[in-house]
Amino acid sequence: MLPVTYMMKHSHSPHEGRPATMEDLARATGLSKMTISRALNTSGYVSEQSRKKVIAAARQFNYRLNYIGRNLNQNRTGMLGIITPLEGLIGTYYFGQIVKGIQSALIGTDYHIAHYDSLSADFNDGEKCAQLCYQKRVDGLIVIAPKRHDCFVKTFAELKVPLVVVGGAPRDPRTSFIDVDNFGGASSAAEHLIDLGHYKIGFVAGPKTLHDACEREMAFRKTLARHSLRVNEKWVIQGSYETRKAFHASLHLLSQRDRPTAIFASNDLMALGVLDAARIIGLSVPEELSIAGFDDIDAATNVQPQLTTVRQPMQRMGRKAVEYIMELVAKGNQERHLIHQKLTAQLIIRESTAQARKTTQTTGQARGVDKVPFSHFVTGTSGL
Amino acid sequence: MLPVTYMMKHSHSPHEGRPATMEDLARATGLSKMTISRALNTSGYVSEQSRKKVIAAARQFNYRLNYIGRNLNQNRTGMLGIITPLEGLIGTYYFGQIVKGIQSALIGTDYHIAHYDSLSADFNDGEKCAQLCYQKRVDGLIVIAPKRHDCFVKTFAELKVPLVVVGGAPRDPRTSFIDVDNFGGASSAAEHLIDLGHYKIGFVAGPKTLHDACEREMAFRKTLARHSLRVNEKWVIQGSYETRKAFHASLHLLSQRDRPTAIFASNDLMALGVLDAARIIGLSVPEELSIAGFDDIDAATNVQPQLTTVRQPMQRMGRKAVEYIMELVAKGNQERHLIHQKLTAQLIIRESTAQARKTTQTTGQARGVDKVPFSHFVTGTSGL
DNA sequence: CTGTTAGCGCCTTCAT
DNA sequence: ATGAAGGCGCTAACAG
Repeated sequence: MLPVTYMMKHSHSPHEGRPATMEDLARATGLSKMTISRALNTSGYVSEQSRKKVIAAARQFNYRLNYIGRNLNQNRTGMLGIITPLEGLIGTYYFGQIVKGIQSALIGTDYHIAHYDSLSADFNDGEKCAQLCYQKRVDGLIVIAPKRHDCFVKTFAELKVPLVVVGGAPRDPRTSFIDVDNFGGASSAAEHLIDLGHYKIGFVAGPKTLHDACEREMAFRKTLARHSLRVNEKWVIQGSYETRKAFHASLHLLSQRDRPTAIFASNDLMALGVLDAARIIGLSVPEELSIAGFDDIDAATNVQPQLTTVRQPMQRMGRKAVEYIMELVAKGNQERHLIHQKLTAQLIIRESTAQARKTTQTTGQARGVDKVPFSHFVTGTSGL
Repeated sequence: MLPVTYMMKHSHSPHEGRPATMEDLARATGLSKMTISRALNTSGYVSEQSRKKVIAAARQFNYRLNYIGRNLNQNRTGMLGIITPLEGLIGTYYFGQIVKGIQSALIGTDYHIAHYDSLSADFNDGEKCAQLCYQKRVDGLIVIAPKRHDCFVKTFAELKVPLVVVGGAPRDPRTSFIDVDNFGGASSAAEHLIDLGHYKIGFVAGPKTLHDACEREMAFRKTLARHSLRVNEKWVIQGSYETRKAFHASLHLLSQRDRPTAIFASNDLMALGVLDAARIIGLSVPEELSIAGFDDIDAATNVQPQLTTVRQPMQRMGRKAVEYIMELVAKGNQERHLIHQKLTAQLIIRESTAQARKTTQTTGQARGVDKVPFSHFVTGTSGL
């Protein structure tokens, strides 16, 4: 009786339960492993006859390429690490679109995505994340909109791993980043409102903790200043990038006697809140109130009136990040060429902004809800 | 002059730029690769002296374990595949919490998460996903709330890969799943409202395309029927699991002459919309309108009044899924023991539901907004 | 066009 | 307590 090992090594069909290897195919076809490899990868020269035999055997044994073997040979993992706050990924259009861009750029490559939570204790600083590369769990890293740059990105500068930050550009120039030009985008929105003749302009700010929110606010303020317009702090709402809070705050703001004729919300979700509030109050948009947002989320074109907003090229950021990382990985990360990109955000003018009315006098009595026919907003749900 | 290969194999320090291997450490310490391995993995016997030498050399050469090598040896990938609609993941508390549960269960294991989009053409059916296992890109798969069971989960039954569906339990019993008992949870909420003396109960439905939304609606209807209560179809709002649409529809519903005294929304986001609408209309909650939700999202305890709701053990589902998959993987997936779990959803009674008033007459004039002091809702923003 | 050799980095097995 | 041999599955490099 032959020993089991002999059986396993020399039987013509793979042992039941064990997936077939190239070696199995080699034995079955009487060819060598190399010919099998070449045939399956369509690389190098293989006779048509051999190729057919290999294909047939592969089908018969239900062969699948084992990537662990290939990866060891090629010293790569085929994994691209995405590092993002889980609580952020989940819940915002922004992160979703960036990831979507990354995914789309990965189609056709044999790269897959590994996901890590920057809020977890295991991945909350650069050193820990770099381990993923050192230990060959991933080939490169894309950090999406890190919240804390200090303990996170700073250390990356020294770690020599293929890495790029997307969104929330770090201050440290020794790290590559791809971001959107929040300042420019917000400026163009403010500029647009001013061009329309508005000079009483309100603002809905995003979370102070987020860099892009700050940039947008800064842009708003500077643009008004450049046009010698004063920012009325009573018209600046502190929002949180979400609809409800902006809605309630707007109710308050818009019911004031002295209210703005235009509002720039630093993201679309909040702009929707302003829009809802205006509808409740009975202010027609854009006739009595112009509203501009930021992001160009799906809902922006699904409301009535459609939202004037600033489009961020989120997916493009994701794609560019992949291209950059792939390039670094391909070059073995030898040339440490950094990139610092700020993609332009484009103003999209739709229906929610209009010329300021000459007649709009702030001295006019602010309309309370009681002046509005109830049907006005109850029936106005078509735009949802 | 010695050939380069000799240099590389026999120099005492690893070639510059190439990460150190155990072989490097072996040469540097004069020990064998095995001793290095044992020392670094604290497995088997190693003398204290040797261990120290190894540790020192590892530190000196900045050695990191190469997982590709280990994985090939152990025929595993250390990757757990998570398959979810990207557009879904992104955007809902639900997906986020499940993933969070998965993440937490993975801490301490050396498993990482690979993420795949079930909406992508590459992973939109069972066969394609199973390839990930066959090709050894992942060791197991967790499918989160697949939208389409037909082309997706059905095929899984035959594919013999470690797989479990979390949320959106498939009809096919040959697939393992872990889900929450939507029917039971929704029933208890409806029961609760009935117990409080309500008999005019409205409902905000979720998307018809989602299984859990259907289950909750079914439970609502059956529970009312069991108590011989008629469901007034005018009080059933077709929502989409999001706040705004529910808000606007509720404005309409609650301003009717004949309106319900209680509303059960099939998720919390929509319950918030109902709450906002009630506030606008001027109905006090819970005195004039009881509201119950489903999910127990963070906001449920951050509004005024706090929301009565049904808590889904989302994180626990994620954790259980991991435990199950790990077990399968550990056993080499030999015993194909299926699990079909429905975790109970717990009713959490808070402030948004109360005893039905005897005096609440539906014949009473529905209050229009014009009857409400404006300050009523403008100042009522504290609960946000 | 095909095969042989060798090695990726690790760990299991068996020997010492 | 340590080492030697060998193999996981694949492919580059070189021979034929």
